[in-house]
Amino acid sequence: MGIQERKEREKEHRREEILNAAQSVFFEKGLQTATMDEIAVAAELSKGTLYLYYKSKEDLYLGVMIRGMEILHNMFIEATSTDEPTLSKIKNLGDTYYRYFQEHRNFFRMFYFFQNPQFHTQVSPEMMSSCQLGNQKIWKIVIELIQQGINEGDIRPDINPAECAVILWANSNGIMIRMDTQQDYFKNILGVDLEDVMQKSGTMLLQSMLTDSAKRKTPTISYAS
Amino acid sequence: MGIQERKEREKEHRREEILNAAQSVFFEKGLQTATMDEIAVAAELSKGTLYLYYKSKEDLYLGVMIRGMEILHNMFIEATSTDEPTLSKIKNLGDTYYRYFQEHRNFFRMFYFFQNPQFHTQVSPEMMSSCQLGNQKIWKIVIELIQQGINEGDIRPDINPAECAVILWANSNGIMIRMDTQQDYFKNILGVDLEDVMQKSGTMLLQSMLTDSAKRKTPTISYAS
DNA sequence: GTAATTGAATGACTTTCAGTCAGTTGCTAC
DNA sequence: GTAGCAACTGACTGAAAGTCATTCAATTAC
Repeated sequence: MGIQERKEREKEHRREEILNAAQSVFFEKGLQTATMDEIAVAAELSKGTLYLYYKSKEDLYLGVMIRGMEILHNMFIEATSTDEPTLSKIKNLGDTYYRYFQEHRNFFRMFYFFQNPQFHTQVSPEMMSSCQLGNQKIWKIVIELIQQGINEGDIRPDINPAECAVILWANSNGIMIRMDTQQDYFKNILGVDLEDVMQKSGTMLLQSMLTDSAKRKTPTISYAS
Repeated sequence: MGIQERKEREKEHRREEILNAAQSVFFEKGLQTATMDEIAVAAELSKGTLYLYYKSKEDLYLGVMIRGMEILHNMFIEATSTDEPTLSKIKNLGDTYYRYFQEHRNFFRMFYFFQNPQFHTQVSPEMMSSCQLGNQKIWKIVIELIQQGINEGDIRPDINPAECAVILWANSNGIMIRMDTQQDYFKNILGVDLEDVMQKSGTMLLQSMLTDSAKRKTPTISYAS
């Protein structure tokens, strides 16, 4: 049925438009301060209609966050679709995540929400599993790339790629969180340039995961003896 | 004036009792779901009275969180008040933070809140600076201990102690966040024991910060070549 | 062409809850 | 005893999430 299909398309289109409105309101005001009435006005719809498309305000919030995940996913795909050596690609992923942090700060901040189980009270199971799926796709890229590094003999075979991914993520994410909220405090009071720190610690961690032969190929960088 | 002082004490006592009530309600329900009416019932006071002692629900929440910071601070003080060598003390700090995560999970989760700038809308400046002060005291312990390690020749002098502290924190905190929410996912789907990962990555990071003479003293541990 | 049916959209309404404030209570001072 | 003051109360207000009976337009049936 052509009409059926058209209606389906229109419905999908409406879902997207609601998400556009929600995105601009959430970015401007944050989850707490944004109201469904404001989003309804921005979407040029009544509030009731929003609830025909999304089960709750938090669902809508996660809907926007999933867009952010997709952007990161695409950036990761792109960063690893070159014909560089695997180790360079791994470094690219780190740089790409940092670029994401800089260029899509609002999305990066939304990831807090998903990490904090305290704020999942009103989330529908469907939206929840969408998020988990998006999350998984991103981990998969990193883990498979590390596995490739192991297969090619650049990364030590005694390393578990998933463990390695977690370590690299924990490090960069933790430092970026501090950058987001306390960059000036660290710079002025403690004399620490967090951007430097991230660079150094990332290199340091990566270095200690390399095989001896791979180490010989790469120049040693400060902090990573 | 004796009466003046007694009243001061009583006021302080009441503040503490309100905090007790708030703590039990927040631990049970979380920030979102807990209501001021519930806290008032738990404190055996009227809701209005709560607002004589704390400016907002979020202030009350941070008041409880500060208790959690004090507990961690005391544990850190204790962990570093031995006559062990400095390197052992640094390891103790790591172990202590992990023990805190296990034994005071509710407080650990509250720290999310403070890290996320999105939820600071209703916080009074006084409570905010209390939090920052508590935070600072904890950093101070770690940073000074690392400085001591440098002075004693065990940690490389080209390392900035604050940078080093950030790296160690970012790593352990990031992994603990995953442990809190996704431990089973990592164990079952990816075959990763996050407790292991934290142990290994902590050791790895620490190793790469040691001077050559200190490395000779310590046995090498897997992952940390 | 017109009536019946469907379902998308509406917005007034309900409920819940943070925060307020006019009024009460009871302690202290004189 | 009583004036004054500080602690306390809880009914009230306003805001905002979420609901639902009703409207309206598009589609289908005849």
